[in-house]
Amino acid sequence: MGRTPCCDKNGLKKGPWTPEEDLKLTTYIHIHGAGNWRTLPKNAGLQRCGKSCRLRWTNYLRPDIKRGRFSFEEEETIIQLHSILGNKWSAIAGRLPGRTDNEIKNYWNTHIRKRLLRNGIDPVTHAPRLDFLELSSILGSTLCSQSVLNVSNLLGAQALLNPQLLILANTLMSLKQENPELVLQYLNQNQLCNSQAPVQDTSMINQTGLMQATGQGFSSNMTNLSYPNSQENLTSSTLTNAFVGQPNSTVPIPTETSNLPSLQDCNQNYSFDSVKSTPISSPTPLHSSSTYMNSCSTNDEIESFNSLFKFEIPEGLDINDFM
DNA sequence: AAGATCTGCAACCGCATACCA
DNA sequence: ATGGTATGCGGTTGCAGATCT
Repeated sequence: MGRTPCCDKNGLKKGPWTPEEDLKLTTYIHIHGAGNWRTLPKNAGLQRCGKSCRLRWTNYLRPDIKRGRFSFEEEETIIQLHSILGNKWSAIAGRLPGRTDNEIKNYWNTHIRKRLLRNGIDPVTHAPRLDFLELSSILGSTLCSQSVLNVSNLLGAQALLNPQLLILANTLMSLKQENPELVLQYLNQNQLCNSQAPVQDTSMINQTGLMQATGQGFSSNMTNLSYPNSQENLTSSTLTNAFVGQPNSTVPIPTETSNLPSLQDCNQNYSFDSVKSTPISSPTPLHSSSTYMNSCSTNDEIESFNSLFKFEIPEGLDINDFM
């Protein structure tokens, strides 16, 4: 019953392949073709197990293998596909002609993964590694101390991820430095302070409140996040534009509050029903391509950031193809 | 110059699934 | 239907070369 054993591992060679072994294997496969790895080593005169031969052929000797540095486009594709497929290296390799799963896996672990980590992105979930508190403290250092901001007025019960609100937070932070009075005016107009105590000092804007308004769900499930009005799917690219913007991540500073979006607009332009109940700790789905960040320390990182985020899921890419 | 440490990559290991008798 | 092997895949390891101290 069943098949005979693949190979007797006793006495078989392991470790790096010699040029002679490579030549034997290549010659044999050129004549007889690849396959039947169980008998191949014996027939080719190799003291290797079939598994080792298959690996050597598929990862190194195959003539259609493209060797050398990964191109920018290939790198983009890998990141893109990894955000969809996760560590399905063979599936990713299937979309990168001439590259092996092993090569892609190695490149991911040695290059891409490290860069994502350096840039504050979780390479597993493709979401920012910053949690609420960290992000809050970052904003807090900019926006200050007292708890005066009325969070419920900001978003009510739907205080979740909202690109416009992130932009607004960024804008307010920038604006606060440029024109504090304008910020006061805006906050009071939008009733973002306790009615009993209108904001009189921008140093009293509470970072946690603003974070809850702008950043809640930052690392949460973003599946099905869409623009309900335009029916446009929220791609990583649109997120990039929303969150990262230009390399310096600055938002044009308005000269009057009418140039700022109203919070009601921010609240109404996005649908969060699909994500609002998702806990922060829940795993991000593999097909979430949402990677974004709003600060960079060096030009190098800024550059890599831009390159990382400015991609579009190809139109022809169907998730069902990978399932 | 030499030793220590880091980095990149080829190869191996073990598991899951497909396949066969 | 079942038991066993072949194959494919992802994670891990080990080594050689590069870089740092």
